[in-house]
Amino acid sequence: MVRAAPYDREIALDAAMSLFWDKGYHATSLKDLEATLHMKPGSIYAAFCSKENLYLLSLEHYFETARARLRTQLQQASSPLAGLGEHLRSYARLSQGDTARQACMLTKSLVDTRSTDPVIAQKTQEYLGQIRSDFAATFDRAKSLGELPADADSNRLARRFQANVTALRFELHQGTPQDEILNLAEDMARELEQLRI
Amino acid sequence: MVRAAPYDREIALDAAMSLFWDKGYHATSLKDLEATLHMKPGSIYAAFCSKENLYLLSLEHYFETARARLRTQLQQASSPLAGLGEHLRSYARLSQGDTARQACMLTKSLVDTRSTDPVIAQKTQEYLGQIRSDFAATFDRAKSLGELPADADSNRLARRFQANVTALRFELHQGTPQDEILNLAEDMARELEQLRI
DNA sequence: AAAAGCATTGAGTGATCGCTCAAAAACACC
DNA sequence: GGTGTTTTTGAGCGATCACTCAATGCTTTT
Repeated sequence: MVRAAPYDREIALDAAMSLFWDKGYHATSLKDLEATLHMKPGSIYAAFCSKENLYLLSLEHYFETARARLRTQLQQASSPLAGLGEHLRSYARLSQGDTARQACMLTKSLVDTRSTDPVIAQKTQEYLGQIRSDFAATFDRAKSLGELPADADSNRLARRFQANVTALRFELHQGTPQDEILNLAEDMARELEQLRI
Repeated sequence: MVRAAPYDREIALDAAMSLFWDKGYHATSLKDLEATLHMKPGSIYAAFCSKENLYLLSLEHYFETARARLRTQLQQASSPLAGLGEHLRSYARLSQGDTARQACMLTKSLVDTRSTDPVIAQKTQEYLGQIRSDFAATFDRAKSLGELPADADSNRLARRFQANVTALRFELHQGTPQDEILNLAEDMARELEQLRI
């Protein structure tokens, strides 16, 4: 083909994301990527420049997908707080299959690269911050709709909420039994709903 | 010396723990360990058999230390719930120095090795479970002292509490500003204290 | 069908990985 | 000081790391 179909690139990026998400940056080798992407080293470097760059692209792909999913969930909910509660419970309903890919990739990424790869670490923090500001905006909407007291601190609530999501997804990653996950999500969601006026 | 002083071994193990905690299992090389432990490869292998084994020993050392610290904290508190609250707040007071070593090493370890090193992953989960059962025992004591309702679910509370600790320490790892950390710890501690009869 | 223009190939690069072992050094006992 | 035992040493092992590039397709244009 004279020009790589963007379609193929998206497929490859999605596969790379899955692999990196599963194994982490350091534990993923070029050999692994060759096998997963069905590409020879030369092609990989022609398309993505370096392992680090491919990781950054995978991370961006993850972020865009995750944020889109979140926004859809929030839009379809009957209210801002209901949407956030549903977001929590939706994690608890995940199949217990590929546990290693059920923790947030951003969380895993930061843990993996915090003291070895500043470029990746910084981008990761940026994405985490953007998601948190989506949460904060949702709490703001809840306030303006009268679902929360007018003096509620949206940023503080967003930080707390994100912490809960992180922890819940870490439990999924750990392989905690489903009934305990459901309890945990329920505790978190109830805490959230008790903020309601 | 005819027999290595156990003292030296403890020093080395502590240094290895710090390094692994900071960089993670995969990103730490033998070269790094040689420099940190001030030992040549031969000596390292004579003393610790393999990188994996050294990591397992470091992890055990971390676990023992962390559990001892926790138990002391709980014993010195005026009540079980007060002890758990103090435990949360003590993390928030940590200096914001070496952020990469402020997430729980067990958390980082599981993320790092979940899908690449089953032996390490399993040990890690075992340690996390033991700490959780310490939490559960503390909630049990709170019940028998009348600090909690008799029908409170200690295991469920322990799971929830551990999730909070994990999330709080991940925020520290992220480098979240101290005032936001203090707010987060306060939210968690207050939630805990609202369980009181 | 020939030529031109790209994308793909995979053997091979030097560097680094975890790890070994024969030799040297440091000790204890006499 | 000599002898035997134990520990430390570090050059170097094969394997694998991330990565390169001359050669080889394949497609389009002429």
